[in-house]
Amino acid sequence: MPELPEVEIVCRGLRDHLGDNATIVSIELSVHPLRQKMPKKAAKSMRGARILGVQRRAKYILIQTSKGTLVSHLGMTGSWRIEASPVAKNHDHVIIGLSDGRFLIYNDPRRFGMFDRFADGMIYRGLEHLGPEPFGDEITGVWLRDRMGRRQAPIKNLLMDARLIVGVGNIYASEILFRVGIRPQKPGARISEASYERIASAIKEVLREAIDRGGSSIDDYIQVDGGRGEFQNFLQVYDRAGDPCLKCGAKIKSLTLGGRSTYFCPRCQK
DNA sequence: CTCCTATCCTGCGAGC
DNA sequence: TGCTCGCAGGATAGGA
Repeated sequence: MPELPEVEIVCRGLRDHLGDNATIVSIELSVHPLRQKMPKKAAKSMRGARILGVQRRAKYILIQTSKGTLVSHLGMTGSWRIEASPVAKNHDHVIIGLSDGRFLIYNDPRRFGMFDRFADGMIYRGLEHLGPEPFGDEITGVWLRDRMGRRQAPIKNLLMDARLIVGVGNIYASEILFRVGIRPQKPGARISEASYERIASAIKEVLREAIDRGGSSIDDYIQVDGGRGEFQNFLQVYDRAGDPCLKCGAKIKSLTLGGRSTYFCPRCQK
């Protein structure tokens, strides 16, 4: 489910629903491990923490509190939801009780996600090596070419490498490359600066459009209130193997790159 | 360094 | 209908 647009929508949902004066009265953890999960002791110590704000960094959700920062990653199947009462569902792993009686609940069937707390001044190790956010003015064709232009790896893999630039996942990588007419398997070193310029623009455009449409809900709902995104209805190539290209009518093809399914139009993309 | 593979885990759809 | 198989939006360790 979650790439950058989906995580951004979740962050906005959390902000909207938590408001300004949310206070944590309890954090209950399931017995099942996530990729990383806060210790029980830390959960206990969060009692009384005021929630000060919600930020996104790459695909991580950062919840600032008066007792440190809560870091959440949704992995493949994670979701946060707000409940007026503690309605438990299968695969609920974190249940945060709020002082107004509501519950903020993290659910994650595959448990690839993470949830931990970091004291002020501490940082989650996974955040340290991350490249810049994609929307900044410094992300230009020249910037991309400087980092990808000598690499032999497929451009799609490079776009998805969070050490270079964050936020582009498997769905949007295919969509971005369709938009600029470049085959996903093309090595970074064989792409011109002009093409990198178009890629830089397409990254921003596609992610922005996806955010504006509430993200892509492929399987699970993503929004905090249970609502679904709409961008899945605007995907041009992802999961459309065998279907006609919406631009030229040729059959969309699929292949595997970096172990991930990849989609492209053999006529529109060179 | 760079590139690629396997792995964590459950659920679901395709195919028989 | 019920079974098995393969695959799924991410991140990371480890090998070549």
